[in-house]
Order: sequence, then structure tokens, then C-alpha cells
Amino acid sequence: MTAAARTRFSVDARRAQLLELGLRLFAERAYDEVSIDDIANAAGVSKGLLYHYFGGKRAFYVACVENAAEALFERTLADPSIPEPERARAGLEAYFDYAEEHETAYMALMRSGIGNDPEVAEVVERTRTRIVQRALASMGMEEPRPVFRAATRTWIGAVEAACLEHLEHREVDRGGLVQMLLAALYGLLVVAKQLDPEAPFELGLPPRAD
Amino acid sequence: MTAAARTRFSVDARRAQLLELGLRLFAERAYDEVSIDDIANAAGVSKGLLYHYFGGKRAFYVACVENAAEALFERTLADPSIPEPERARAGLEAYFDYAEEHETAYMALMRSGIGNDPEVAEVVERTRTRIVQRALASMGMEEPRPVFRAATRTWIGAVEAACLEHLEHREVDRGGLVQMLLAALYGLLVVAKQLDPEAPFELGLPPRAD
DNA sequence: GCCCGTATTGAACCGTAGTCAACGGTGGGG
DNA sequence: CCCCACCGTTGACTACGGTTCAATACGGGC
Repeated sequence: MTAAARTRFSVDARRAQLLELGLRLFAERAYDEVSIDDIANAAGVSKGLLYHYFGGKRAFYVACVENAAEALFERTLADPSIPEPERARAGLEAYFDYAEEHETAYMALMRSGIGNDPEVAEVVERTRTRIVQRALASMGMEEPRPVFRAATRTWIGAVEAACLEHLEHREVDRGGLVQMLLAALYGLLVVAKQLDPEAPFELGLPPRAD
Repeated sequence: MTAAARTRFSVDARRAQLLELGLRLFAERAYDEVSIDDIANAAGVSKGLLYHYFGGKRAFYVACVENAAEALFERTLADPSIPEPERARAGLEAYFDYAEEHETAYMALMRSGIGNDPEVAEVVERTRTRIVQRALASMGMEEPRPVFRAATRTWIGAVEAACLEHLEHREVDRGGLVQMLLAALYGLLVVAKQLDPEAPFELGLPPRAD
């Protein structure tokens, strides 16, 4: 804030500071309403420094998004000791927790993308893929199983939609949404198993209303 | 291409031409890689004309997205004479048809957004809302029913995800995806009805595998 | 206390979004 | 058939903001 004399940070500290600030700015205004100067000013740093750390504006934006995506991914890692019917619920609750606590960051992440820039799309899509992979592994499927991948990816879409709905107008309570999502997951998996009976996967009982 | 002398179009024709061209350009390259000059050149028109028809670059982009969204909306209007268990399937098939036939346009629409520009987000979100509304009306619910709105909106999320998955790597056949989505919808609606028993809505039988 | 590596700067460059007053094609009236 | 007026259209001009790069100064190590 005060035009402090040039202070020297470690590379990692500076990077982290810039990423955090960038995410906040990009969350509250649109991409092309945030200028490089804005970012530099807010960070108390020269424009050139941003170009030193990141390739350019686009690259900086991508890095910010990547940062948020990574946080979300780590945050939703459910405890592997929990048995499966409940583990999905735990992961789901963690997901909602993250979204509620970092509301603007979460929405910025979901609404990220510049035009249809493949690079940005890839960052968030890769995170989804990792979540899918992790989920499949927890069901005992390491090798690719197209039907189950599709089912899980589809479910992620539902989760994101429900979460956005929840954040925008909080009329339905969270528990209800979680129940709905688990029911949807069950439906998806039933059909997936029908379509790919060879899959090493045993369907449990349908989720009950608590 | 040929530097045709200044040709005069009707307002509507010109608008339509520019919107169609814009969508194509924005579909193949990212927002900030497409300059106003590019668009003007490709259209064989001066830059100023774009500013005459649309407020600016952002507004033009929004208009292009809106155009694609509208086309999708109209395309997925299912025949109201079909009874309900089959109507959802018909709407779903129409949705997939559109996505397959206009692959790049569909993906551009789904990946639209500039940073997290609220205006762009609103355009595509409004289209989703309209689809939701139409779906609820077809179930006999005109007035707002938060639980069912959430359920339907969630389902749209699943549909979009499944559709993108389908377009990207076509490993699971379309019929399978449709079956999964219908199962998910059934699950969502079962829980929705539990959460809001007053709703004037009778659940049919679960979808069968053809 | 000096010195060197490197984090950091700031001014200059340039592509591109946005503005505006003038131009000319087209269609209607004499 | 010609002229006029309206409005779709133009292109040069401006200013803003992303990008570059040679120069600068901070701070740890000797």
C-alpha cells in the first residue's frame, strides 16, 4: 500500500502472493476488466515483475485458475479408510465445504475460460479428470473403463451444477442436495454396470434418506 | 474475399451474417486471439460497422453466444404430444443431435465465458433456466418449486457433462449415455418428491433398458 | 564491509479496441 | 427517368494496455 521501497521476496513467496491476489481480482472482475497495471499496483510491484514470473496475462490467468483447481482437488480427498457408500458422501460434503468457504474462488473457477481458450479449458478439465480417476480407483478400477469414466464424469457435472445452484439461491438445504446427488450417482452406476457387466465393481444398496 | 465494392445489406441480414461468422471464429480461436479487424476482414466489412451493430467486442461476443444458445434452446423443444416418460428421452436425443451436428458451436457455447464475466455467464445460465422452466412446466409445475428446480438444474449439468464427454472421446455409445442420464433423472426426481411431497407430480416407473 | 547473483524496475514499443465525421448506395417521389 | 434524402458504411485517428528489455538495487555470503 505505502509505496514501500523495493522489497525482495523469495521466488516461492512472491509467486504465491501474486497467485492469491490474482485469483481475488479475477474473481471480482472479468478478465479483460483487470489490467496488468491493476494487478501490479495491488501487489505493490512493477508490471515487469509479472512478466518475469509468468509469461503474460493469459499465462498468469491460467496459473491462478490452476492454483484454485489444485486447492479444490486436495480439499476433496476423502479419507480412504471410510467404506464406500459413505466415502462418496464424505467427499461430496468436503466439496460443498470448499465451495461455501471459498465462494467467489469456486465460482470464478467454474466460470473460468477465455472465449474457448483450450489452455484454460484444459486446466479445469484436467482437474475433473483427476477427480474422476481418484473416484474410480476408490471403486477398485485402476485401468480405463470407458463406461464408468463417462458415468463418473457425468456425475461431476451434476455435482457442479447442484453446487452452483446452492450458492446462487440457497433455497434447498444442502443435505437435500447431497441426497439427490447420491441418488443420481446410484442411478448412473446401476446403468453403468448393466452396460459393462465385466467391470470389477459391486453395486451396494441404494442410498437411504439418512 | 474479392474486395467487393461496398454492398448494402438489410439490417437483419447483416446482423445474422456477422453473428454466424463471429461464432465460427470464436469457436476456432480464443477470444483474445480474435481481433475486431479479423472479424471485419473475414466479413469483408469495416471495423466501424461492427461497432455500429454491436456495442463493442465484448457485446459482440455475448451476442454470438446468445445466438448459439437460442438455437440450442429451440432445437431441444420436445413434442408436447408425447407422454412424459418418453418425452424426456426425445428432448435428450434432440439435444445430442444438436451437439453432434454443431459440434464446434456446442463446445464453444459450453466453454464460453471471459474470465468470469457475469454477462456471458448470465446468457448461458438464462438458457439453462429456460430449459429447466420448460421441463418443469411439462411436468405440470408452473409455479416455482425450489426442490424440483434444483433437481432439474442439476440434471442439466449432468447432461452437459455427458454430452461433452461424448463429443470428446466417443467410446461409450450414445444410447448408453441416454440410459444413464434417464436413470440419473429418475433418482433425482425420487428424492425431490421425498423432499417436497406436496408437489403436484407423480413419479412414473423407473426407465427400463429399452 | 564489499561483491556478486538475481529479484525487481520503469520507460519505450506496438498491436488493437474504440471513436467519429464524412461518404455513397438505394429506394421513393416528382 | 432523374434527383434527393436517408441510413448503412467507411477509414483514419486516438488512447489504452499488453509486452519487451536493458538497467538497477537488495541481501546473503565471503
